[in-house]
Order: sequence, then structure tokens, then C-alpha cells
Amino acid sequence: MSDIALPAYERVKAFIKAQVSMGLWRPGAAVPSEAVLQQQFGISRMTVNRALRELVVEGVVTRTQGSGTVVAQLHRISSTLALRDIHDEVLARGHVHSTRLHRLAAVRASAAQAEVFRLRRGARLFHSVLVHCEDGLPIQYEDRHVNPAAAPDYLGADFAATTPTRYLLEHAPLTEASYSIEASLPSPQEAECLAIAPGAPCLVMTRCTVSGPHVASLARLVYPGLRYSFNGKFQL
Amino acid sequence: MSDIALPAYERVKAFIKAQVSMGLWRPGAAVPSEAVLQQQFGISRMTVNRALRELVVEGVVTRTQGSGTVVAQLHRISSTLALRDIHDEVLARGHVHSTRLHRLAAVRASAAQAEVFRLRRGARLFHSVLVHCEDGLPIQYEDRHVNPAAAPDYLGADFAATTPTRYLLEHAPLTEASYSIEASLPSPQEAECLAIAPGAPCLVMTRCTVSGPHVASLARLVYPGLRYSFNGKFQL
DNA sequence: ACATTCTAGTTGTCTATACAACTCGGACCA
DNA sequence: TGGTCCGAGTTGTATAGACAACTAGAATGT
Repeated sequence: MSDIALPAYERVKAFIKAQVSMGLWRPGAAVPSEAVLQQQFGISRMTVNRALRELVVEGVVTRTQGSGTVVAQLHRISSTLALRDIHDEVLARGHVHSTRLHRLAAVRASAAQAEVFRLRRGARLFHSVLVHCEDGLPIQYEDRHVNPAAAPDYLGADFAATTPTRYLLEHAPLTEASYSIEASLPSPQEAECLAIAPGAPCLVMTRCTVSGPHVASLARLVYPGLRYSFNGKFQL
Repeated sequence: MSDIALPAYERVKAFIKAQVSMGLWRPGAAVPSEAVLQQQFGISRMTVNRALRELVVEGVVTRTQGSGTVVAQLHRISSTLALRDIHDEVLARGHVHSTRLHRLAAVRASAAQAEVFRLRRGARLFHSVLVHCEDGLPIQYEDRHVNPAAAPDYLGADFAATTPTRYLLEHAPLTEASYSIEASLPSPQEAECLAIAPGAPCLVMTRCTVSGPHVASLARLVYPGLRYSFNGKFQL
């Protein structure tokens, strides 16, 4: 097709992927050793090694030192669910993004919040509530608590010009993040802000980010179930 | 900590990640060239090159031939949402998995289905409906259509002993998959099978898999929103 | 029969070198 | 002024060789 002079390591990768994809090499089957592939392709071992290492990262094969290389059991969907700023996301779809700020204040941590942030109960936290719209239609209700230690000037941010996600990425470099996605019903306030019925199902993403030594932020992101979906794709 | 004699390329990776994580090198900032790092660490250029290539895969930096290496703008969450068999998933949690088969039959493709499967309307498809339980509690309603060309013996599979996901992974090697996650309300039948109220919100994953030349399967997986969530984690 | 040792084969890491491909800015020229 | 060319710097790919670390099975000895 479009493979004029593909690099050698890509040729090796393509060859192995083809065998797996066609079902000739089934999960658990042995892949030829580096020495064999080196001879078959007439290239150096380091080049073969690079190809196989990259296939490990892609989840196509697994390798064991001393033993050999085998086709991986389950082929992962590497969905790379990006921690993407919703502003960019909307723009990428060619639409207009706008924001309504509902609340921006300092609060005291509840017991549950204190535990998440690894602070003591009653410690100072920042609290922001925004609604994000795509072409005027609400698509995300963002309820966020922020650790002042990670972003001391959070209350002074201009959320007409930037989003909390972007502000935090820029002021509190990300070292770790975890999330959970579930379905639930919106609270009365969330339903009103999103302009949906109280019984309309919603996608709720709860996201916790860590920056250096601090738990930086805990966000509850509510999406109207009928107007939003997470999508992903995987290719061998 | 636990870093006695880390490989040289890991030391370089750790060094760069630390600079980024601590905010000393901000997104867009230039990373020292391979030649500079080579001298600083007293190692060969190939080793530095490996470290930087791996950081590209991990989404920490971006590189441009001729220009240089810079800290990536947005740090991805590489959640590797696995196409994991629900049977294994339940077992991994230390619980008991069981299955109820509701339907297993050949049907004719609707117009919409024909388009997804790239077949003509009225073509033969297999249709299976199962409910998966964790410790007896329903957690997934699985409505699946399968392309006979990809798995001709699907109707003969023993879904008391295996799951459709596993059967297909074994009989139709995966080359591509796409999915979409959204929130919605269950149909009356789905609500009954999952033993939830008709108004209870659900997570719905629609998943399409491709095997070689065939679109192999289209599945609608319904999870009770209150009993299930997708989780992911990312670490720099 | 059992435990130990050895060995061939495999992957993991690293080096020094080489050339190709590309970018970007400055020098040069019209 | 404006365009062209060149060259230093950078990343991309590839090689041949070396040694370390590990596995699994064969050979050996008790």
C-alpha cells in the first residue's frame, strides 16, 4: 500500500502483527527469537530488539528474560482516555465553548474530603462550580475542590478566560491521576444547571489529581447521558 | 528508595520525569538534547535515545526531528481500558461469576446492523443475550450480534463454560475495536433481567470488534449504574 | 528416585560509530 | 530588501559487538 521503504523495525513489527491478526499465531504461541528474526530479516539484533520491545508496550506480545517471547493473551484496548480540557475538546469539534461560573469560594473540608486530600478535617479548600456549554447547550457540570497548597491563587483565576482543568495543569504539574466513571441521576441543582429532567441519566466522572506531594484536586464532572459519551478506539 | 542500580535509561527517564513533575520544566519547555544528556550522564547516545523514545510513548515529551525535544503540553491519562473478560474481572475481585443465557439464535440483519457489519440487509447474524452475575447479583446485561463469517460455530458454543468475549477472542483474533460509553435508562427487559428499577440509570458500553477482514461483533453491554463503575489510573 | 550442577538458548542492557533526514537561523548574494 | 544557500545542531535509524541476567531442560552425581 503506502509502505515504500518502511524502517526495518517497522517491517518486523508489521510482520508479527500480521501473523497475530490473521490468527496464525494464537495467544500463548511462541514468537521466533531475536536471533531467528535477525537472520530472517537480515538485520541486526538491536533492531529486532527494538521492534519486540515496542510490541510489548503495545500489548501484542509478552517477553520473559531467559525464556522467550509469546503472543499476549488478551489484546488491550489502549484507550488513552485523555485528561483533555473540555474547552479544547469542544473547539476540536468545531463548536463554541462557553462557561457559567456558579461558585468560587473557600470552604472547610468535610471528613471525607479531608481524607482524600490527606489534610485534617476543617482544613481550607477552594470550591468551584461551573457549567460548560457547547454551542450554548450545557454538557458538563463541574464541581471541584482544590487544595490551596497546590494552587494558592486558584480563587484569583479568571474562569472566563481559562478552565479549571487548564489552570491546574499549568499551575500544578500533574504527577498522578485516577478516575472513576459511573451512571447516576443528577441532583436537583445539577439537573437545573444542565437543563435536563431530574430523572435523566447522567455520566459522572470523579477525578482526583495529584501534583508532587499534594493531592491537588477532586472533581465531580456530570455529563447529560443523552448529550455526551466517551469514545475510544484500538487498533492492533 | 528502592533504586539500587537502576538501568541507565531508567535513570534518565526518572530524571526528566522528576523535572517535569516538580514543575521545573513546564509544558513546552525544551529538554536537553541527546548529546547534552549523554555527557551529563556519561552514557552513550543510544541509551539516551531509548529513554527519550519511551518518554514519547508515555506522553511526557514530544520530539521533532531536526528541532528538538520539548515537554508535552498535556499529560495523557493512558488508562489502557482493557477489553477484559468479565469472568476474569469478577474472579480477580475474589467473587463468584455466573451467567444466565437468555437467547442464542440466528437472526436476519436490520438495515442498521447490516451497515455496521458491512453486509447486505437481511444477512444472517447470530444473536445472544446473557446476564452476568457477581455473587448472584446481576452486573451486566450483554446483548450481542456476531458475524457468522468471523465465528461460524458461535451457536454451538457452551456459554455455561465460557463467555462470548472469551469465545470470540479465541476464535476470531482481534485486530481492531471501538467503543462508546454513555449513560441511559434500561429497557423494560433489561431492567427486569438486571433486577433494577425502570428509572435506574445505567452505564451502556457499545463495543464493536473487527477480526481480520470481518466486523466480528457488535455488543451492547448494560451495567447497573449503582453497582458498577469504570476505573482508571495514571502515573507520570 | 531425587537433588544438584551445568549448559544452551533467550532476553536485557550498553557501547561506539555511522549515516540519513530534518530544522532553523545566519551568511551571502542579487 | 528579499531570496537563496549553507551549515551547525538535532533527531531517526541501523550496525556489530559485548556482557549480564535469567530460564528450562539435560546431564550428572548421590
